[in-house]
Amino acid sequence: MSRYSAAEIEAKWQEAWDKAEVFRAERSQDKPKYYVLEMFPYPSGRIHMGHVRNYTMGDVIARHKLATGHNVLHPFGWDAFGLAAENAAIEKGVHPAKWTYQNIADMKEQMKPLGISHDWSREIATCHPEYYRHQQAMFLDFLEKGLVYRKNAVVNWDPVDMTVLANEQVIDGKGWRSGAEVERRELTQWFFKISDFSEELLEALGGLDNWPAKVRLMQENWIGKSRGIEIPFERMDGQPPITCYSTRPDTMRGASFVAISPEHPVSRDLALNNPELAAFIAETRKMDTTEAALEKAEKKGIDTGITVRHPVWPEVELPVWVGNFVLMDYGTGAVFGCPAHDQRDLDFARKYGLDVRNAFYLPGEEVEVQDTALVPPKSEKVVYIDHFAGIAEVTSQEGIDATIDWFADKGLGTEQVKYRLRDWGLSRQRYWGCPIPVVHCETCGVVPEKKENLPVELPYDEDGKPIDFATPGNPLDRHPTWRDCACPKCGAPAKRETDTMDTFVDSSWYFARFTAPRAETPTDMVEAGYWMNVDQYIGGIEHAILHLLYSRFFARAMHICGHLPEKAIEPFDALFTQGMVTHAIYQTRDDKNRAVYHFPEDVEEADGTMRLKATGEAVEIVPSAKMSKSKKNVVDPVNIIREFGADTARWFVLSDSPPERDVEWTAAGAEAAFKHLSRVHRIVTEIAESDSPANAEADTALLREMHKTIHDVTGGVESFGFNAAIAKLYAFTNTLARSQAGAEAKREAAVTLVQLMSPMTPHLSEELWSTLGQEGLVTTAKWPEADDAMLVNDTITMPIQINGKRRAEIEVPKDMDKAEVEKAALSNDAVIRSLDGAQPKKVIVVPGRIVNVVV
RNA sequence: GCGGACGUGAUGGAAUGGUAGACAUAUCGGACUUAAAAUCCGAAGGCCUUGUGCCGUGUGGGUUCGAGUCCCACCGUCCGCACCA
Repeated sequence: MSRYSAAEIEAKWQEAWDKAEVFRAERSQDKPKYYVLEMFPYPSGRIHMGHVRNYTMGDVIARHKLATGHNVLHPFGWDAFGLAAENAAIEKGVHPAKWTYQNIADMKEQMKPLGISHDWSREIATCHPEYYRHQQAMFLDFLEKGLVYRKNAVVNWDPVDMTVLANEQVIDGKGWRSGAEVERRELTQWFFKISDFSEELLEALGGLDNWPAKVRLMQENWIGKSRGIEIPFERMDGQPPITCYSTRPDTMRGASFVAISPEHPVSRDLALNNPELAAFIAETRKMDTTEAALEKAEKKGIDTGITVRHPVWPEVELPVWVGNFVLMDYGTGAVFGCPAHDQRDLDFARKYGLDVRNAFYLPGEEVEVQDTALVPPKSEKVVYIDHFAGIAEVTSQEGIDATIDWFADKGLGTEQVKYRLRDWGLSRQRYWGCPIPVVHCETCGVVPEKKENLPVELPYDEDGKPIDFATPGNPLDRHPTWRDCACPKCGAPAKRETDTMDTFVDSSWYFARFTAPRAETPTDMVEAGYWMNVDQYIGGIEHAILHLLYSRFFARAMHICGHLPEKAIEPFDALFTQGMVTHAIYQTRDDKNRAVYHFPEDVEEADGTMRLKATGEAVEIVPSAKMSKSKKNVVDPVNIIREFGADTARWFVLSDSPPERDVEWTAAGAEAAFKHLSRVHRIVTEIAESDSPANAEADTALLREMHKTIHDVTGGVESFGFNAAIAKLYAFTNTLARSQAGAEAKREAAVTLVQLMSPMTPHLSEELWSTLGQEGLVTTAKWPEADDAMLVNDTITMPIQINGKRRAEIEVPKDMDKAEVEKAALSNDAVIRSLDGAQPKKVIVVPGRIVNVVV
C-alpha cells in the first residue's frame, strides 16, 4: 500500500485543477454568484503563516460555495506600491519597480503550492500603469465632483528625509526612519472629502449586520459624532466675536476664560505685533504630536490681553488666552474653559491664577471644587446652581440638552453636530506611488491632466541614468525632465505635480477592479453590477479603521462618478477579521544580559529542556507572540510545505483555535496534523480495497454518525467554526476507524469524509476521491446533504436531574411523549433511591434533552 | 480618562439556558517489535470517607426547575480611541 506523499499528490492535483480551469470565474445567470476575497498582500518577497491562514480561510469558503452550486469569484492581486520598495532601493541600490516585480514573482511561486482556489487570470498589481491609470482617471472624476481638493494643512514633516509622514510613522516625536525631530509644517496637500460623508458612513454602519461588532464600534468612535453648540463671545474691544464650540454648555456658569488655538486667526493676527506670542506659536509647532508626549506635555498659555463678555452674565468679563492644548481642526479652534468641571481647564486655571466656579454640585454635597474637577457620568443627577436654562436637579445629559435648546432659542448660539473624522490627506512626497495627475501652470494654476494623456507614468530612469534614491527627498522633484509638460489648458510649458498618492488609495477600490480587471474603464458596470458586493471579505483587524473606512468612502465616491452601482456603496456584505499566527520566542542572554533570539529550527528538545542544537545551551521560552523576523519566532511556510505538504499546513492553521483568535504554531501541532492526514490516507485506502460483508447494525450506526458529521461540518464551515468542524472530522475519522461496518457502508462514509475534508485539504481529498473510484473532481462534486431522518437515533439517552443535579440516565424512544418520559424517569431505581421517599413538586421534561425533578 | 472584548484541565480549546471539559497537544500505561520508530488499544479536572459521594468554568451576589452561557458588582488580561472642549 502506498504511503501518503504530499509532494506528489499536491503537484498532481494542482495541475488537474489548472487544466480543467475550475477556478476561472465567468459571469453566468445559471447559478447564484459568490464573491469571496481575502485582503491582498504587500509583496514583501516572502509569504508568512499569516498569509497561509488568511488565504486558507478564504479558500475553505470559496471551495464550499463552489461545491454548493455557486458561481464563485475568488481573485488575487498585489498591493504593490509602498515605502518598503524605496527603502530597498536606498539600501540595496535596486530600482523599486524591479524589486517589487521580483518579489511578486517570488511570492507567487511560494503561494501556488498552497493550492488556493484563486482565479489567477484576474491577477492585478497596483503598481502597474494598467491599474493606476484608472486610479488617475477616477482622481480626475473626483476632482470634477468636488470629492478631492487642495488646501493648506499642518502635517508631520521629516526635515531629513524631506517628506510628509503619517502619524503612525512618527515615533516619540522622531521620524521612524531618519530619527530626525519631526516638525509640524504647513503644506499645500490634496485631500479626499471623506468628512462630507461622516453622517452617512456612521449611519450605514447599522446595516452592516455581518461585520464584527468590534469593527463597527471602532469606526463609530473614529467618526466621533458629538452634539454641541457654537456660541459667539463678544469682544470688549469691538472686534468681531470669538466663537467657541462646546458640548457642555450646561457648565457655562463656571466659564472663567476663553482659550484659542495657536493656529487660530486671532492668535496669528496678534502674533504680528507680539514677539512673545509669535515665539510661543513657533514653539508649539515643534511640539511632539505623539500621544505619550501630549500626555506629558505641559498645558501652557499666554494671555492675549483681550477680554470677552460672558454670553449669559454680561457683567462678567473673561480673559482670552492662547492655549497650546487647543486644536485648530476640531470645532472652531476656540473653547471656553470651565475649570470646575474639566480637569485640564482646572490645571490651567490653577497654573495661571484664573477663577474656579462650580456650575453644579452633586446632590447633598455643596462643596466648591478644589484640586479635582467634578465630572460625574452624564446619566447621574446633579444640582445646577442658579441655572439660566431654568433647570435644577437633573442629569448632566438633561442639563446639556436643555442648555443647547436654551441658547438656540435665545439666538445666542447655533446647535452644531461635529465629527472627529477629518479629510483624508493623500499627498505623499514619495516616488513609489501613483502620480497625482495634475499640472501646475503659471497662468492657469492647478490644471487636471487630460484623460487621454493618462497614465502619467512614473519615470524609470533619469534620462538614461539610474534614478538616485539615496539622496533624501522625492526623486520626482529633482528629475531633470519628468516634470516638464504642456499645460492641458493653454498649452504653455508647465510642471507636473510630483506628489504621489497614499497607498491606501490603491487598496480602496481593487475589489471593484477585480470584477473586470482588464476593462478599459476603471470598472465595467455590467461586471460590477453582477459581481458586487464582496459577499465575504477576510483580513486582519489592523485594517478595521483605515482601509475599511477608506473603501466605504471610495465606493460612495465611485458611485457618484458612475463607476459603481448604488448597491455597491457598502462594498463588503460580510467581514471576518482573523487572528494572527503566533509562535514561542526562544532566547538566550549575552554577557550584558541582553536577549539573543534563535530560530525555532535551531532549537531542539533534549533532556526535557529546549536547547540550542549547535551548543546545547538551554534557551528561555517566552510565551507565544506574533511572528516577527526580529524576534526570530518565525516558521517559513515554504519549509513546512516542503516537509509536510500544503494540506498539513492548511489543516493545522484551521484547527485548534477559533479563526478570529490567534493560533500558536507549534512543531508538535504541525506534526500531529500530518500524522492525522497520513492516517486518513491509510484508513481510506484500506477501505477502498476492502470487501467485508455488510453488518446491519454497525452499518446503520456508522451512517448515522456520517449524517451527523455532514450536518456539523457544514454548519461549521458556513459559520467560521473551522476548528469545531475539524474536531468533528477527527471524531468521525475515529468512528470510521473503529467501525465494524461492512465495506459498502464504510466506502460511503469514506467518500463523505473525503468530501467534507476537501475545503481544508483539497489535494488529499482529490487523491482519495480518486482512490475510492469516484467520478470527476471532488472540488466540483456536489456537497453532501445531511438526511434529517438519520440525525436522531431511534432511542435516546436522557439525563435525569434532581434539583438540577444529574442523578441518573434513562433510555427512551425518541418520540416518547412527555407524560411517559416523566413516568419512566420517576420509576427509575436510581431516581427512587435519590428521592428517598420525597414527593416531586414538579417534573420538567425537555423533549430529547433532559428531565429535571424538583422536590 | 473614555469605549469594548475576554477569564473553562498541564496546554489550545468544545458546549441553541439542559450530562462541563468534545476534539487535539503534552503526559502515563499496555499491545506489536530482539530493540527503536511507526502503528494500534487504553487512562487521565480536583478531593476524600472510593460513594450511584462531594467540589469544580476569575471572585462575590442575583434571575431560573436548571447558569460556563443571562443580570449586577469587583478583580485580572487584552484591544481600540484620546489635550476632541
